[in-house]
Amino acid sequence: MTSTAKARQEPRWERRKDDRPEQITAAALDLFVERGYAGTRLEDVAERAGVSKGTVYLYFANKTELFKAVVREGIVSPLTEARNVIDQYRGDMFELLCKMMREWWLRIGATSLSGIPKLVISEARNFPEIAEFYMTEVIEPANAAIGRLIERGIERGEFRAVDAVQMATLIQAPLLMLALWRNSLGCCRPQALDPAKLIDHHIEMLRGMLLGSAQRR
Amino acid sequence: MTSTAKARQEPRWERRKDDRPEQITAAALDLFVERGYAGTRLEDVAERAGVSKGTVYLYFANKTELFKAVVREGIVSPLTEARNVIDQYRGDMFELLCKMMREWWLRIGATSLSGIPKLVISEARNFPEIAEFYMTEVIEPANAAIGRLIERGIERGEFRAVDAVQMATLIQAPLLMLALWRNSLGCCRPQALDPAKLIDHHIEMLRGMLLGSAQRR
Amino acid sequence: MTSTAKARQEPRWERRKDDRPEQITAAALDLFVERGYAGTRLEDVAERAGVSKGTVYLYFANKTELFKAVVREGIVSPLTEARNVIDQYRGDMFELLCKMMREWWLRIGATSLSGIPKLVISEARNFPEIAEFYMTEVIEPANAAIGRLIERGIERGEFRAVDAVQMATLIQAPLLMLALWRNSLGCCRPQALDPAKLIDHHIEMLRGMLLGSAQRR
Amino acid sequence: MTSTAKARQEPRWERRKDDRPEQITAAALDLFVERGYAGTRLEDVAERAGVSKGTVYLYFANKTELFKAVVREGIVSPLTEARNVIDQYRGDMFELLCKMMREWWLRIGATSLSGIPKLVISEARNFPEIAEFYMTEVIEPANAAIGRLIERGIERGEFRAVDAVQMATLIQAPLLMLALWRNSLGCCRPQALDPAKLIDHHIEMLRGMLLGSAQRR
DNA sequence: GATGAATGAGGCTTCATTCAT
DNA sequence: CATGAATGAAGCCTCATTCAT
Repeated sequence: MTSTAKARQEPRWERRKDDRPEQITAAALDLFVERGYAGTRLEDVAERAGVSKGTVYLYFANKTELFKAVVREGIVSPLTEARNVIDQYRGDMFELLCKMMREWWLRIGATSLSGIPKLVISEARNFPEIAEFYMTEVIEPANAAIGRLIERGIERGEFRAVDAVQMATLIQAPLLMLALWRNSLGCCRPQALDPAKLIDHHIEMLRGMLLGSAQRR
Repeated sequence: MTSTAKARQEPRWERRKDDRPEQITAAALDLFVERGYAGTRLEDVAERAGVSKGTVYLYFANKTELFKAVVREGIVSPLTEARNVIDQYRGDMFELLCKMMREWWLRIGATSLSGIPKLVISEARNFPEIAEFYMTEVIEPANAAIGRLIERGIERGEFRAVDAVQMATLIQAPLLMLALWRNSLGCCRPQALDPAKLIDHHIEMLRGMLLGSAQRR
Repeated sequence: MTSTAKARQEPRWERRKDDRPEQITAAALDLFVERGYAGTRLEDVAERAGVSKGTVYLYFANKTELFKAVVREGIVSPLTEARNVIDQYRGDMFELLCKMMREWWLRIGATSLSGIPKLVISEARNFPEIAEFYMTEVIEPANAAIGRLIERGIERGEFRAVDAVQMATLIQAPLLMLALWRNSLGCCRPQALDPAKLIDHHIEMLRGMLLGSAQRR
Repeated sequence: MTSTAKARQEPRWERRKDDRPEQITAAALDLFVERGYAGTRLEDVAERAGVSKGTVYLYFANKTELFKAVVREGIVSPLTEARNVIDQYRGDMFELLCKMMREWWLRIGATSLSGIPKLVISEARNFPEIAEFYMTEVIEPANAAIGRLIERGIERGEFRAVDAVQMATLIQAPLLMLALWRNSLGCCRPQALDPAKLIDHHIEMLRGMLLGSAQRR
């Protein structure tokens, strides 16, 4: 609680404004994922962030705004990064696809960020604004990026002429499943799903679909 | 809870007595799916069921028990039915798989029953009892049934020697995605996902994986 | 407090719906007058009305609506009654004026209803809706009624040709003062103002103004 | 914000130290009048005074003390000044009375000081200390001064033998009404009351009462 | 002196649950 | 059986007050 204050007495490089908002949204993400929106008490968020109840209101107008901030913040950076990678990549598209799916697991699926999809799915009806935002800022860009990846593969003669829209969705389905699993039923059977194995098999299936029989090893 | 038992003592058919519990769970399912557990007021459930607030407590000890009843009831009948079909089926396994997936969409995915997975995912953490129940009574039986279907396909030389466990999961992922979509983000872009088309493509992909290149049409 | 419950066990004449709303607004009037709007806790209102905190919300959407109801209710009956008296009266107008001022003291000024003007004055800025309502429903009708009284007096040759608008205001000023006094500073010097005496002198002054020197006794 | 400081560097008589307390009480008077005691946030007072929230506590122990200071300060100077005028005046008393009432309107009634009576009336019950102070320091001295004015008029044969106590009250009532009007309902019907006209009529009425029929022009 | 970030007590409001009728 | 008025625990939010800088 007061440890942050002490840490700052020292010197020189100054920890700046303490990044209070980030501390709070980080704490809130954990609790929202764990207990849902309604089940999360702002007092608990504050406690986990190491601040008092009132401090939360210094940075977020109310619970709803905190919730929106959590979703936005958890999404912005990973998303833009991934789009850049796809658009700048030149080379074997299937390899890129595999790499990105495995990377996704390491950087999102296996982290607390995997809780965001659950959060959005759970609360979309109660927060149309969040749903709209997530559609526009996450789902549609992600679909578009994966769609471009596939079409690029088709253009360069690497992929068969599949329906890019449907494939983009099918590519994401098992990943979404893993993310949801980790943050819901996975709690009571942690070993029942093996993410690495599942992604491997998913890749094999995609290979068959995208590359055709000729290229199957 | 025990009142249902009594109501059935008498004659064969006779549905009598208004089926109050079913009316209530039906209303509750809609609202729980729409607003989440915490966001659903018992008063609204009562109103939608056409009864008074007090009546809900005549049949369900409290909100938690009502929630459990909703999940259990929404699951029981479709589940047992499906297992029977699979176990008794003799013939082309891929055909059965396709038929069941399409059937699933018609009988579950496109109905309000599709809200149950969302419900369970959203509230699993808050209701470990529900999570455990759903794992034991739904997920594991479903996985096992699909696993058997696959293994039967392998045994009869129809399918390639795939990992039945991973495949069972991969088969379900897009279906789960459709169910969740309908009950969350789908509200703000109803046309963005075409269930029939997606299932068609999913089937094509599975065909490639399970039957091998030789049998692709 | 619990006596209401006990009182109902008995018999016969049945207290009906218990008039909960009236009990609550009566309690609220006392407390709003005593402590102001913000200083009044709904819990105290509930306690004084002999109900629980939640019950208040059964009848009033929120504190603001309760406040409005208090003002409206405290005003409605006395107002309409007085207007009828004035409009139907035939005879000596000065006598009517005196009678009404003395009556006002007995029926309003000396009762808890005298708290309403203070309330409205204190909170007019925070509740423009109340201010508007009070202007339209109380101040303007009262001014109009008194204005008619004066003009009737002039027409029948009883009063001198005074400005009815200004006179209406001047007639009310000392009465308002008495009402405010009772509900503010009067608390710390209860005897400093003698209402009956003040009204008597006010009447003498009005007599001089309205009737002219000829009729002064 | 800092411009005030700069503007004062120059001149002769030096207003010293910024007069922070006065700036703060001036800001507080406006807000207390507008929103009432409870409705006024110290943060807003600070902002309007051009200082930080913490600075208010440098000069006033707490909100209550600030409130008391506002009332005291708004009252002290005008009051003592008026008493001196009355006590030193020699000449036509009715003329003095008229002049003072008209002066009162210009220097108090038409300024933000007119908010103080409303403030005191609104909060007297919550601040007995203020009520007591106001009674002792304002009401009683004012009544006494006006009482002396009247008695002096009687002694010099100018006024009829009226009851000085009642008359002092009656003289003030319309003025109080004007002050309250400006700070409450006047907000929603600014033109409904004409202060100058009302005071003129009030003076005519007082003339009749005090001077008797013989001297009416 | 001055600041403004941080605190936490306190009040409004909701809603699951009870119970007299 | 059924009702719905009543309850009160619990959570969101405000804002007077403090204090490290």
